[in-house]
Amino acid sequence: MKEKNIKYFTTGEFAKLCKVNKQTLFYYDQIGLLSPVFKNEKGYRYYSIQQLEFFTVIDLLKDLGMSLRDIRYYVVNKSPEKFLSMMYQQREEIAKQRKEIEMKERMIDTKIELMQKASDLNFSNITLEKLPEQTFYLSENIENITDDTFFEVLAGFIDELYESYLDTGNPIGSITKREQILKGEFTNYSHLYMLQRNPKKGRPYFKMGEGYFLIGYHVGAENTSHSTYERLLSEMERLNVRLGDYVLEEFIYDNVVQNSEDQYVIKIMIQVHL
Amino acid sequence: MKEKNIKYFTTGEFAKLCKVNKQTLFYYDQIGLLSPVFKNEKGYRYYSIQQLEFFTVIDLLKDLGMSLRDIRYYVVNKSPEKFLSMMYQQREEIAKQRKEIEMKERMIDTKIELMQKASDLNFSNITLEKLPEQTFYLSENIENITDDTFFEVLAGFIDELYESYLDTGNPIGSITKREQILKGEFTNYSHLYMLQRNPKKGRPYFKMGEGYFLIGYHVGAENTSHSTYERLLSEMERLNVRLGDYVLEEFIYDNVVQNSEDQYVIKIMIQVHL
DNA sequence: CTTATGGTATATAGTAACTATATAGTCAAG
DNA sequence: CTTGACTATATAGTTACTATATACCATAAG
Repeated sequence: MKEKNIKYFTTGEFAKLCKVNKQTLFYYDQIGLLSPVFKNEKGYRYYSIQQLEFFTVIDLLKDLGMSLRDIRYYVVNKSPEKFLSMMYQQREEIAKQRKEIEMKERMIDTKIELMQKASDLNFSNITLEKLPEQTFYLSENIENITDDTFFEVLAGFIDELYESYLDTGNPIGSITKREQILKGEFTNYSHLYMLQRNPKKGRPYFKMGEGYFLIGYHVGAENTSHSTYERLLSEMERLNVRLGDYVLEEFIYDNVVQNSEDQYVIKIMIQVHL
Repeated sequence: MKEKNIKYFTTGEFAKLCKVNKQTLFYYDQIGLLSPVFKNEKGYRYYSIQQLEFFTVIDLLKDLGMSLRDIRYYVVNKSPEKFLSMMYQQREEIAKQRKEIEMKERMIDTKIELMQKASDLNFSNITLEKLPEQTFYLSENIENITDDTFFEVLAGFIDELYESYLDTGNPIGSITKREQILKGEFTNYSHLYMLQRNPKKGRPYFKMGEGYFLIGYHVGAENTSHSTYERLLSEMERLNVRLGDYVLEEFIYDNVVQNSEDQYVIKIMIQVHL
């Protein structure tokens, strides 16, 4: 069976070329996915260089999420036409995967940036800062909402973040309106949001115009934030500034980086007019 | 334990938000990777919205190739500093993955293009064509090589293709030099190559200058290509053209798309001077 | 010519990360 | 007070490897 001028590889060699464990090749032979071009009288397997290209295709399809069973289904029925139509399908799949990975890369960059900034903060300071215009991707209204509806809204919000690759890695924040703050209902949020640094065109975003914000940090569990709100409100009186339309809340340290609830840190940004 | 103003999710709801099977959450709870913020007296699990961000991070790390065991190791020892240093590591990992996926996307595009072109070909035609300059990534010399050395050369060639993201999805071709053709040793190849459409700067490529090639197709197993070479050589005589320096061989249909060896198609391109 | 070494083979068991199934308890609506 | 949709645990099954045990084979050195 072996022809002169054609080089063959043993299982070990072929495994190295494919960059997989030798056992994997035994397994692929066993399930009829990729068998050597021939076996000698001692049962030794011999693979050809063409089979390396074949392995590359199998590996590609596997990475794209096809099961070995489905790949084998192609393998036993293969033809140039079937290969072409499979490639058309996989082109869409891989474009999706590329977009996801690009989003994840942006997410990681954002998280690094956020963590670096956070480490420079003094959480007991209250500051008055002028913030530039910010673009938010917003959820539907969640004021006075029931638990069931909140779930629906959140599910829709998350779906959209995911489907449209809008997850920037920034924390999910919440907006409270002036009227709720005046009533002392600091956690009766009106919307969830996620900051969009480079907003895509043609989407309904919420733009928070540039302006002054009184910024403070609540250290401790979310349900104890009341005390920090009181502290911020009295600071507003001291500075003689008036409450604006919105208050923003974002987790700086949550259970992603802290195990104990009383080490959580929430950033509270109160829009004010001088 | 449940606080007013804070919404909690049941396992089913939380699973939907995370876009995973409910069983997966039971499993994560069991292995201590992600447990609900509390369980009620009936054993019902309740998750918070912060845990959704946490799940997103777990999922990200998992996609980047970390095992659940390693992720849990971080989870029990978490801190802002450890999170930051982990993100730094993962930034490199994800950049690598992005490059790989970009390469795979190019590979798929190439394969679609090749298959479309192939379906328009008449494999019994012999044509004389002027080809533009082509850039090849070349292996080391493989003339008169031993099997062992061939493996080494091929392994190095494949490694470089992979490491430098040079796999374009084109077939691995082989070059034969004029002198071997004159001796009738049509398969004593001098190099392996892969066509580079958009060659990266600063790499040692081989450029095949523009010029005329006599192009024919061998249908059948690789080791029967001799007959087609003879046919091409006599066509050269008929056309009164002289043999150039190189002959190129590429598989058009190999075992990726055909099960039977005698349906393989090899494209043979003989450089000629008019 | 034996032996060391490094390769090959099969058979079988173990692993990671789910995933499905069986059985039973809980809850809210009609 | 029953029905249907949920919750729970326990256990078994699945996919795609991966490791281990045992035996055979090939070449090279002493």
